[in-house]
Amino acid sequence: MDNISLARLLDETASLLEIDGADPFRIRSYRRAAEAVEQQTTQLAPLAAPDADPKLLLAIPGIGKGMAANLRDLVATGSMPLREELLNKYKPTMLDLLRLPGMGPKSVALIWSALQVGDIDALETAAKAGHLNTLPRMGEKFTAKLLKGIEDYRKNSSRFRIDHAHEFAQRISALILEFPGIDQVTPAGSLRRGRETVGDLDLLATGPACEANVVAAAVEHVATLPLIDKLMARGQNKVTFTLRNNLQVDVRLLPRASYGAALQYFSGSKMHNVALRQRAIKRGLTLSEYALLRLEDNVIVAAVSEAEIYNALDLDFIPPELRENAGEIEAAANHTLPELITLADIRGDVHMHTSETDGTATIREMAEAAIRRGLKYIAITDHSKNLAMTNGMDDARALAHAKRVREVSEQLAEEFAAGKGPQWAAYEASLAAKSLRADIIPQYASLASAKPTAPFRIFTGIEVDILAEGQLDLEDETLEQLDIVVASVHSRFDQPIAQMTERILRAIENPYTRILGHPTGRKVLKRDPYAVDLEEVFRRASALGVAVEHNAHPARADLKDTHLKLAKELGCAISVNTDAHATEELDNMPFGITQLRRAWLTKADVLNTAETPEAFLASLRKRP
DNA sequence: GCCGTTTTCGGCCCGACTGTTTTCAGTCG
Repeated sequence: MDNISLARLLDETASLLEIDGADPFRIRSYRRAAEAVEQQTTQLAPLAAPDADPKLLLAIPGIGKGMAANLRDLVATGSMPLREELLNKYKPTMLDLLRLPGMGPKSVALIWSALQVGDIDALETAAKAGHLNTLPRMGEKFTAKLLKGIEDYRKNSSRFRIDHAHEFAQRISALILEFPGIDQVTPAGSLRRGRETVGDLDLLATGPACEANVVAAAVEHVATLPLIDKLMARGQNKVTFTLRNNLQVDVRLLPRASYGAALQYFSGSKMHNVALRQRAIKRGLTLSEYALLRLEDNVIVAAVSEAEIYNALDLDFIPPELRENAGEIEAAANHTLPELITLADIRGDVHMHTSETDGTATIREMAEAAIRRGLKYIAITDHSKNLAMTNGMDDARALAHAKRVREVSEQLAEEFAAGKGPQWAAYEASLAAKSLRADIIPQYASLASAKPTAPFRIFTGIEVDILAEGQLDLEDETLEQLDIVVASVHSRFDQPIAQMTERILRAIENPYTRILGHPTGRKVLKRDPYAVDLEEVFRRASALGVAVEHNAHPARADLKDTHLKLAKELGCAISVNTDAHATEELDNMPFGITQLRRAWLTKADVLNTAETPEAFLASLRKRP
């Protein structure tokens, strides 16, 4: 049983305990244990085997004697006594009911005991028949809201990918900012923490119009935004609505004086906040979304900025991406937080496509787009022949394409030496400060504004396909001619996925493989997205000096933060690339960086932070 | 059920909104 399954079973048990009306603190223990299990980088099943050292499980914060026994039962039998007992009493479908808006454990328990209703279909029938109205606190409005909730649940119960959520956040923010006196809107919640997907959008607005005595007008503005599909709730300084695509948006309007406390609070995670408040109490303080207060006299200790709140709790500032209660608070207390990688550390993007295969832009266009984003080198890695649907190249075409890549690279170098060309143009544009915006995201500004000191370089490359037997689909003599060989798992595998790991291992044994792309083949292996034994793959890649790629594109990223942590632990080099098929896709790099940050990675862990093309090349696996 | 710079028992985070409550319980984040 893998960690995700173990975590899910513990979390479900917590929900069943809630329905059962159990001790809330016991419930919290199960939730915390579930999170802790999910965050582990190595599989726990072997540690929960009968002959394993019991100390190993107990070393995990949140796992004590009782929970360790539960884990052993889960691994041995697939279930555990408490879970079985609860499932005898209740139905597993009752867990679905908890996901409906307005339905919590108490309501689920009540409806079950009064009406023996325990699944969504039966609940809908009961609601339509008006049976719920006989129960306390469940009147007309409750029923109507519930039926709408059931409809939405059936329509769309999934989360939103981070790049889509980001786009909506920007659009809504722009509309909110139109109101005079609102001068800042910041996304909080899981979007700010950089989770792969977000369940809903939290936006914090502040400015003079958000002061308590005048906020009503601003609330009115937000509550009547044109893109609102359904207004869910509206309070003194809070508006909740959904968009037509069912994305729920929470907007809070808060005075500048408490903005830091609010941002901290609404950024979460919940577990991080709970831990932070416990820490506050130990120091005679109390933390809420309004301020950090001294308990004895309610004097404000900190509220304006997050940094000052963390500071007042004797902690270094904790970047949002780390706020998962996974050891970051201890690290902040001991001043051992890593200096996380940033977008500005990235100097190259060594996996991208052109119109020679399935991209949309030319070599030169991709290079110029990279230059505008402040990069110093890229690699053109178009597809090889086995991917016929991408117009993949055979050996001859691959070599001819590489020749053109070298020509463009040399051309750029000549223009650079002559004081003209895109590098100088980008530099000039950056000096004109504001003009940098338009097609470039703000974070790139600092990159492009550095005076270029050396010519931009385009590496030759290929994204080769790993064949069924694990060999690559082009000749070694061809691969030898190319700087960057990315070996990727594509859709060629109709054979049993149990052999995936072996094939990948064989592919990276090829001495010309320098980067392993799509290491899990997640997109391909829909039946079993993480069937690949990543630990084994990382171990071998590390021994061979092959880098593992983290795809920055949110739809193509198959490594999760726990995988990236594992790769680092095993000494595996990591390269983060956009795999861009169009110039705009280079703007996906920030999403990749966010995932690296969530994995506690630093600049030193990532290959394409190398300052120069030469340094990057030297950091790759050596050729025979 | 976990945990310990108020240690092996007695604690365990905070506030707003909703519906239907005439003073608050349940839900949510």
